[in-house]
Amino acid sequence: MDDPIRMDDFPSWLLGQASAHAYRLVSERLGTLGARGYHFRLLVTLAGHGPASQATLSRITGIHVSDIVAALNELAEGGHVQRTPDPDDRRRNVVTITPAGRRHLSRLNRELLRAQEELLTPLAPAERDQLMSLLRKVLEHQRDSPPGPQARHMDDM
Amino acid sequence: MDDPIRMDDFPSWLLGQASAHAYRLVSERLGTLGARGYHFRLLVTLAGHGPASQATLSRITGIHVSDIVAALNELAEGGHVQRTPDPDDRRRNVVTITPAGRRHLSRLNRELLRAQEELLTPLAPAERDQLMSLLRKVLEHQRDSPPGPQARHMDDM
DNA sequence: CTTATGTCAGTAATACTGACATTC
DNA sequence: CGAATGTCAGTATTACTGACATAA
Repeated sequence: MDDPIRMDDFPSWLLGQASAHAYRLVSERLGTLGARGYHFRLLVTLAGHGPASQATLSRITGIHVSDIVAALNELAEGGHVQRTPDPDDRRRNVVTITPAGRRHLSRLNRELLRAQEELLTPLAPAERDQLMSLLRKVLEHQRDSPPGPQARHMDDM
Repeated sequence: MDDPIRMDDFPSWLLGQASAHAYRLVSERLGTLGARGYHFRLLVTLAGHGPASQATLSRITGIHVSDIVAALNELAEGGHVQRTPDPDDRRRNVVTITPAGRRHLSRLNRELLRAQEELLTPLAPAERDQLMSLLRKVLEHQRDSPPGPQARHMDDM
């Protein structure tokens, strides 16, 4: 008579399911504009921080240097960033967001805000604040322990 | 003067970060016992539902048939499940959880409960209930729209 | 013939590892 | 020399696709 175990009783499972749901909404929206998460994060960083080397971008975003290269290749192809050699340190590229990149970022942001709306439809404004605050609490505690490798998956259980 | 965009303001981003954190905690624990998420989900299903064919397991868990095969291979190697041909339908395997499988499930469950505790440390009991209830609300709404393909990633943004 | 089942090989996406040449 | 930077090739993990043989 062991009471049966239910996945829905595990907070980590609910988090994983909700996160997967959010991911679907978000990546659909980004996909319609030919973008993915890395693109948005890099554009946000470049717009907020200003021109930066690829190593700096990696440190700020937490995205692996190796993946920065690939994502910037794609952004540069679309004319959304520009890579120019740094005259002061010839190892470095100075990466700059272009005007087209800012417009792209603005469009992506608009799509993402719609995805958030869709995600939080069932929650009242006060509940949305509650959820954000609870998630932030959980994440603050995390920063104490060593972050370790990042996960690449969401069905947390 | 565009107010800078911050990732932390996106609920989907917070969800993704929290989910990634939960995943790390959970998969560390499962890893110490040589298991991963699919193993736990399959064992839970077999213990709760009773013996089942692989196709049935796939339908219940949502895990792809193809991945069911691989996960069951691993579970069978450890002696945690048994595959026997179904005499009534010779296409089917009847998959049964073994006594050793039940003990394994029990150990995994214990580890996972510890991981939940670790995850929710910063939250008071009432807050934990709030979080679960908010996540369930978000997920209920999801069941209305077509689930679509599952995500394989967590940095939701 | 059509469908369901189980199996296998291979792919997409994300995160990561290791190696390398260049420059500091 | 050692360390940082950018690049590339390759790997692990999860989720999925397509093909196939067998049996209903």
